[in-house]
Amino acid sequence: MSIRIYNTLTRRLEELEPLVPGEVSLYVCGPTVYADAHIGHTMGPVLFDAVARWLTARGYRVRFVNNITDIDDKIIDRARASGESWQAITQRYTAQYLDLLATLGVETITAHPQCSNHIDHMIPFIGELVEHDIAYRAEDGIYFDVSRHQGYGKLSGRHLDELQAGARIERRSDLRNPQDFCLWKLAKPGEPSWPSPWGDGRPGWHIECSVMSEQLLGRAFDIHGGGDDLKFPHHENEIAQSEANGRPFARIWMHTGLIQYQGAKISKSDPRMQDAAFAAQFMAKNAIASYGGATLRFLFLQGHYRRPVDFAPDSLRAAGTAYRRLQRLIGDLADDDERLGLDAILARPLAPELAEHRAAFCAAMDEDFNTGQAIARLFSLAALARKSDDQQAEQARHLIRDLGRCIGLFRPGEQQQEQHPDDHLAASLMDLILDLRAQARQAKDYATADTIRDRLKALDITVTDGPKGASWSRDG
RNA sequence: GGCGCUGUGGCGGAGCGGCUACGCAGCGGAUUGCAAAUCCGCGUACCCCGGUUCGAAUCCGGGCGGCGCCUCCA
Repeated sequence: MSIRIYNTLTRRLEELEPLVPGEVSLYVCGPTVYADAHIGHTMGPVLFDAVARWLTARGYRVRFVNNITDIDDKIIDRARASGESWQAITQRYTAQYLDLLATLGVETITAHPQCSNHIDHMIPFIGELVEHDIAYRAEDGIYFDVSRHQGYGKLSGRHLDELQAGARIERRSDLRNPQDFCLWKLAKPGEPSWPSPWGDGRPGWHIECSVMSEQLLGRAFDIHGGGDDLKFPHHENEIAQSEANGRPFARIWMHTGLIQYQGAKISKSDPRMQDAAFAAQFMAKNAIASYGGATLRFLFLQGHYRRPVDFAPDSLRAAGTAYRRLQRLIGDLADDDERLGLDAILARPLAPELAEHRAAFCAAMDEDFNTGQAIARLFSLAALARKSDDQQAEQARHLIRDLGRCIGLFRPGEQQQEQHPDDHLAASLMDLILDLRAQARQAKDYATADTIRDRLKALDITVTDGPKGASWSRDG
């Protein structure tokens, strides 16, 4: 068994050979916390959570770092506009972000370092660069001289001369190269700042990832991940800083596809985002409220992590329907919080057709984490479970649950969480309503029973009559 | 303009040299007080044009289209 990963840096599938046998170190860029998180912020963590879960299932110990950028011009602007302190803003949105990840079942992240806690590691890092004349003082801060790093552009396939030819970059007489980037930004009056040998100021955007990854994972680590839009300049600059400073840095780079809407990416600067109602549909909290965290997670995992995901209501609904069918099939097996390693799952003796799907699921995951193909096998197992005899059906149901859990599906309690969104009043009222309906049915007053069901349906609540009485669920 | 990705059935979305992907929707049937849920059955798709091959959605060349990055972004 070996795991192959598409390395953006080499543009090839490469076998995962961790620096430390049996351990995988993973760093994934997280959000800048100054506003409500959008679904794109949550997709990366979900995707990499599935990666981490799979590696864990495969027996690796995974260290997974996901940073929080809590110092940034936009945060400062926001604080100034609202009158709040920047800390109040970042604390609020950091808490929201972590809460969203929990709702989406992201459980594998081992550290969420915050930029503001690592300034004292950044200063010596920048100091080293200055010492070697790789970084220099410009008018408003310390800048990295990109010409001092030979491989600059290797990740994004760019050459400095081409970049220079582009007219997009503002020319500044105090910079050595137009694409030099800021490592330390000197503070203007009233801005939050930290002392440094070059004057009070704050770190530039890129430096935190180079420094915090080193702090938490070491100078060399296995995988660096992030959204495709970070490839340039963010990741390119991270590489430049770290390598120019004698760090080997990341071996494998993984980039995730981006959220799209009607075939195109929605950028922060998209004019439509000015419309509050338009922007609201991309807020993670709203998407979760409408469709549920598990459905959102399932949607992300149905495709391949490198491909963009079109965020359309129809896709969400289809994903919700499909996922609920699997949940129903598994039924109360999902209540059990049993989490098996792959060895245990593979050791279980099975009928050949079940074993074939099990093997295909694993092969799909081993080959660049093809969750979409893996999930297809779950549906094939579901079909078998429905037509097999009791014993084999039971095996298939267990297998669906256990394999699914290797990528974060079928988490214990997730159905309750979604069906009764921590509203005890709603749950009690539903009990009351269903009791009355059961009485009506007992009295063969089907007209009343149907009216109750139809009116609940209009509220997106589905009532299901079963042998043990009626149950209800909220439709995505 | 540069770099990269991509074009699959109504929709979403894998596959990337030969075998039903899969899901959603739809249609027919079974079951059901009616529904829901569940079950059974049904679609033979790969942008265009050349080429390679016994065989191509899958490889190569050309064309046309879409998307991303090159400014903020996960």
